[in-house]
Amino acid sequence: MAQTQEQRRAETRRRLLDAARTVVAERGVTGATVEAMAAAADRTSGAIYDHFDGKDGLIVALLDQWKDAATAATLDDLAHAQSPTERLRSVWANFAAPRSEDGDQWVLLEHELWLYACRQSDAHAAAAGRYAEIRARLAQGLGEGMLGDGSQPSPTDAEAAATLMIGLMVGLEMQRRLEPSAVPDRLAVLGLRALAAIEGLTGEAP
Amino acid sequence: MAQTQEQRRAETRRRLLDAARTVVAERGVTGATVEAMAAAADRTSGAIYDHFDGKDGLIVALLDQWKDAATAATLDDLAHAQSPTERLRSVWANFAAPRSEDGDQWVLLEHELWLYACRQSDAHAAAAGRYAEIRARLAQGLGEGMLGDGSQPSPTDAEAAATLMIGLMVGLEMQRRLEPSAVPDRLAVLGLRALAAIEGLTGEAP
DNA sequence: GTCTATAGATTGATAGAC
DNA sequence: GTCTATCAATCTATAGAC
Repeated sequence: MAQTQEQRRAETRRRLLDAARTVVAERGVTGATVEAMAAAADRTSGAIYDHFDGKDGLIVALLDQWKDAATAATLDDLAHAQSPTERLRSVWANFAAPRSEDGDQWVLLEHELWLYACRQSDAHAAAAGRYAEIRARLAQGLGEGMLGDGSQPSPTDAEAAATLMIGLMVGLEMQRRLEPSAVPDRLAVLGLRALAAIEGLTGEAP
Repeated sequence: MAQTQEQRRAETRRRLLDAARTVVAERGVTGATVEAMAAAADRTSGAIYDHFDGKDGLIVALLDQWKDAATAATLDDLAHAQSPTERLRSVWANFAAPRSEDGDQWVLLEHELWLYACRQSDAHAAAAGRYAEIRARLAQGLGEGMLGDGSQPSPTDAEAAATLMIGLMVGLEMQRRLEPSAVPDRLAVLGLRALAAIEGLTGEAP
């Protein structure tokens, strides 16, 4: 079955993004050469200039994709869980290993793109948006009482608690990468539970 | 006042490390060229090869320095604080901005070196050691009841709580870099307090 | 112990064939 | 729309002057 030009173009774009994800995770943004990324996609460097107008364009596209992926992944199979603790376990599992194909490389990609966004002002918004997105999703779950102890926090409290939970997950993943035994899944879930249950986050100073 | 050869050598080494810290934070490990780092230290590339046997040697030395610095910085002015909350505020302040001269660049350096350590097996131990060191320090504070609500957690519980607290601080710093208003100091301290007060971390599963 | 000069290898990007 | 060929710039690392 022959492909149309449009299909082939779409496939090349997809392949380039997939390849870039892998190569950047392996060698870092600066270390990932145009040629290496093209080769990993079974294309040559010219394709990257045609589709993304060069290396920076490809990285920015990767960053956008990474931002959009956050939306889908955060609370995916949350509906299937029963208890709040069960749901927190699911949140952590989704965050700690969103997809098995990437193995443990996604963490490296996360930090590579974060660093890139910190330095490139035109990429800043996408990265900030990613975290804001996850935060909003998590806050929604907290607001509905799905993740906490049943009480209904105010919207601002839910946002604040979500910020803490995301922070905890990111930081635990970093430590786990260097020393897996230091961060068992159970510890992460207990930490999340404690943060989800905090009250008076946005009240007056203690 | 003339310097001895030894003094001059020591100064060059210090200058190279300082310069490397700045340049790596700015451009990343891969993006930091030997020449740029030498120039920032008012030396030329030859000095780096003499002192550190090349770029990788300099990065590893930087990583060791970074590891050792953790020991000193974590609980520095902790003794001066009064209440546990006051002490947590101090821990967060120390972690969030260990020294003002570095400005906000130290966070970038932290993640650059973490990524480097994840990829280079010979640097892995130093990075893991850094976090283990901070963890132990924090756990000690928790064990002595300085940071919690006064109760004395078991040593394993204290270690576990310290892991959570470090994770939270690292993850909050990442979010704050992209969106400062999302992570006020007060929120961080409240999160730390909640984690410091967790009980039964190493008991049986819930 | 540090510098200049330079070798040798790679890089991002472009031009033109197909 | 993708590939081959290639340029100019840049990088690490070395050799030798001082």
